[in-house]
Amino acid sequence: MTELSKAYEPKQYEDAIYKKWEESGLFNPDVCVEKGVTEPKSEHFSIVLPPPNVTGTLHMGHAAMLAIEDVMVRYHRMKGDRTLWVPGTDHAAIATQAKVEKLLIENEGKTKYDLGRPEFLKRVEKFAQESHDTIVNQARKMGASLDWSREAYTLDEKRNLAVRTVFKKMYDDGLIYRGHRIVNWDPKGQTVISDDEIVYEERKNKFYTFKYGPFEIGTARPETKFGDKYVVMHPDDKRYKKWKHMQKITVEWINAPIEATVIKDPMIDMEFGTGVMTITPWHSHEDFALAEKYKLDKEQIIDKEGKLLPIAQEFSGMKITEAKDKIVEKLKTKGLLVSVDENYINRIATAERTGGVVEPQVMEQWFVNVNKPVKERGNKTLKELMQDVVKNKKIEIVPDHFEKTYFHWIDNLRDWCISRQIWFGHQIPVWYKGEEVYVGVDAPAGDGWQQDSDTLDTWFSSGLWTFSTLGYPDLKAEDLKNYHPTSVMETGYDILFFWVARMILMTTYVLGDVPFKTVYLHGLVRDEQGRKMSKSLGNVINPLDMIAKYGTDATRLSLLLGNTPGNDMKLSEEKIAGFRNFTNKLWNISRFMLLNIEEPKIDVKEPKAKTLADEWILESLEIMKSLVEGSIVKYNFAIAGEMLKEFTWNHLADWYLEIAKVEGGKSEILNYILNNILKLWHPYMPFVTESIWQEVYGEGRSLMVEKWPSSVHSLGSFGDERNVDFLIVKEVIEKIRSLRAEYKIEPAKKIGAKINIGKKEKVVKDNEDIIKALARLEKLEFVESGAEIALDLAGAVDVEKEKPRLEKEIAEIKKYVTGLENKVSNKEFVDNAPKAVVEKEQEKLSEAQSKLAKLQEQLANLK
RNA sequence: GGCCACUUGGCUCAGUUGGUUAGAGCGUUGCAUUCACAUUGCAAAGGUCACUGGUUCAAAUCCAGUAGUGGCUACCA
Repeated sequence: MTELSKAYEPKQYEDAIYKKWEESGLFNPDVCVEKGVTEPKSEHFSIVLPPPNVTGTLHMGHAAMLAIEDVMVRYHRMKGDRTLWVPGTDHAAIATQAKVEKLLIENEGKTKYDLGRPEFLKRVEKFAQESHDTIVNQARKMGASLDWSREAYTLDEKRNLAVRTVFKKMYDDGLIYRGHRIVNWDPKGQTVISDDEIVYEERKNKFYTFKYGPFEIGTARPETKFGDKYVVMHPDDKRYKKWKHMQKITVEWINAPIEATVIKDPMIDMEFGTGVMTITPWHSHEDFALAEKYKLDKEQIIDKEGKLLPIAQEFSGMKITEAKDKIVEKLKTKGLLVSVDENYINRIATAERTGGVVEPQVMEQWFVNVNKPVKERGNKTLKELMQDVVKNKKIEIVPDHFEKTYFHWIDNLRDWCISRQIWFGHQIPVWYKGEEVYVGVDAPAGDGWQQDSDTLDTWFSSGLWTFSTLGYPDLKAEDLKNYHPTSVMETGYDILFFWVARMILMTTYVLGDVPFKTVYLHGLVRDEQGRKMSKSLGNVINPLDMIAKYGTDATRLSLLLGNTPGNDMKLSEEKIAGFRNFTNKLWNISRFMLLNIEEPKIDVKEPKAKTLADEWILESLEIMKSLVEGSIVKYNFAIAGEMLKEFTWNHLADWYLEIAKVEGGKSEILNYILNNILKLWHPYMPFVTESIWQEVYGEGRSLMVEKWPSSVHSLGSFGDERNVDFLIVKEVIEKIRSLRAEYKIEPAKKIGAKINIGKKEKVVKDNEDIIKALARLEKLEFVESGAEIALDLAGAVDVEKEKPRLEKEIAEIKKYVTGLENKVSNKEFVDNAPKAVVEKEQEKLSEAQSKLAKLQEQLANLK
């Protein structure tokens, strides 16, 4: 029999174990069937990994994601399900391109234009490849049991085919259209971005009031005001009653008098400013909407670089930032400036990836129409399809309050602009020749066709992820049939809109099915002060560092326990260190058990209990098993882990193993318990459990594919009488230990004790040896009067110390008894509460009363 | 402005459908080290469950309101 080393050294085992798992092929469900560890007809369980961006390395958030998903996957695999977890990475178009552009400037002082499109793309691909390699290595370090044979990339050929196929389908269905619409232009990134890629920043801004003919108008953006020839007010505003809708007036303005048109529309807030504003349809979403409504002219004022166009005359060519003050100055000189509010705070739209200030522009772009009925899908619009599957519970969101957020987002959803003016990404599958436009999966035949130079929003390809990874567009693909819809989508709540919603949109439309049955949303991993982890704050905890220092299992536990669905969690190195201690504890528990197991065996049935302690531990194990499994299937991974930990550390290590030292002869029970806890812990701590398993049971069988030990009892079928008996033994020991500590008796010193336990005397007598050993007694006497438990001390009890201690205890219990007496004598309580509750209360009262009597007797004896 | 979540001992959090004297870990205090583990064990101190009101025999738990914190969202130019 091999003996385990004194402390667990993760480094000695982890890489080798992972390599073995991977080489065995058992991460692949097909291999599991081939090798007979999974029945071919068993249920399918599938997760598609949210693909990390190839912009760098994995952070703790990714680590948490991998840990949570791996728990589910390993549980289901052991459960016997055909379990598939598909890995992959995301090209993250804008983010990756922006990162490479930044590096190019920093390292070589060059822009992408210096390199040209083909050369620049080579650089991006090289960078993406390196990031990819780092990421998959990190995922392996985390112990993630991903089926690498199915690895995918959002920009590889298969995914590109899926993208082109879906684009064509949507175009044919009239869901994708090209049009001049107002979009979010990022002058810094030189591309259009979607509404979701905007980050709003609150900034202090000057708010001006200008004279505009007979009106006073307010604005924070005088630089856009050149073309303002519409003045808008609320139709019910009495102050402006005399002006009629569409009435024309001539007003003096920045460069010359202009003919302005009065528009009356209820969108105007009468309370704000003067209740009058002018509009700039080309550079404001709201103004654009108004202009569409009344068929107003739209004029471009600002170009794509953020410079003023010739319409600004003397300001033409100036950056809007520098022109602003000059324009105000000019209006002031002309006597048109009324007032300036210096403390106005407004929200500036900035591009998430580049930080550029977004300038709305009217441009010709490609859009997905979210409000057009789709014939093939019962004339439902994409919006309706997205709403329906969540409303009718085909998709369950955990935690469920995110459903509200989801619906709210859909309600406010506008057509989705999918074209981007960046180089890295899926090129739009559209070709032009003169006036002709061709949309197809493949390029059109013949010469002279030019492909659209734009690329697709990265979320277009991510939206297909659950099915593009499983064989689409081949609708007969085995994987698509077997593993779609996927069982669970586990991801961060911060990408509910970006991604989860878009997968639902794409899948309900393309396949007429849901992409997943359950969405489990995790929170963000923050530092110990609750701040986001960021390089600039220097508070980033790197998963690889923690793995090197404390081991993967400890790192995983720190991310799994104390982490509840939808809530952010705080992580500190101390927490990880704490779980390293537990990992080592499990190791040492196994080490001790191994020393007491005659012949380690797998596939053992529950052994017969010989003593009360045996019964107690076996029953505790069963109860724990059924609670743990119940929690896992309900996505309460933290609770399941905590119950396991409680059992392992408190029940097993602190009590049962100590008792085993006294009672002896526990080989079979220990073997059975070890078998069980290694399996139960495996999804949480795959490395240490597999290491122990192979040390103990040999290397022939991998714990990873052992059968999950479900409880043979259903919950609630446990009789608790014997369990309670053991708790009495435990209480006696605890009480004696407590008294010893209070009397400051040396721990090693053996003393005598007297016990007055009434009808439970037999239980205590049967377990006398245990009590003597664990409480360090040389003699235990049973008496019929006096204190419940009293210690024989060498000298007399120190009355001075003992009296106040007893008095305090009596006072406390008196309070408790009084409370119970009031409760039990309360007629309303007795009448209304369930019988069982009333009986329980009465029982508690009589117990407390007898305890009180004993204490009082003890106090009297002292005097 | 709207919506959502959160508020429990010094810190991090449990507390499942209302029913023992509200639990755990870390930290703190005291004691212990040839016996699986000091990456340990034993014992202890520490909480008016944010506040106010309501429902109920019974509220940390349900309802309403208030305050604070965090987040999402919106067309106040």
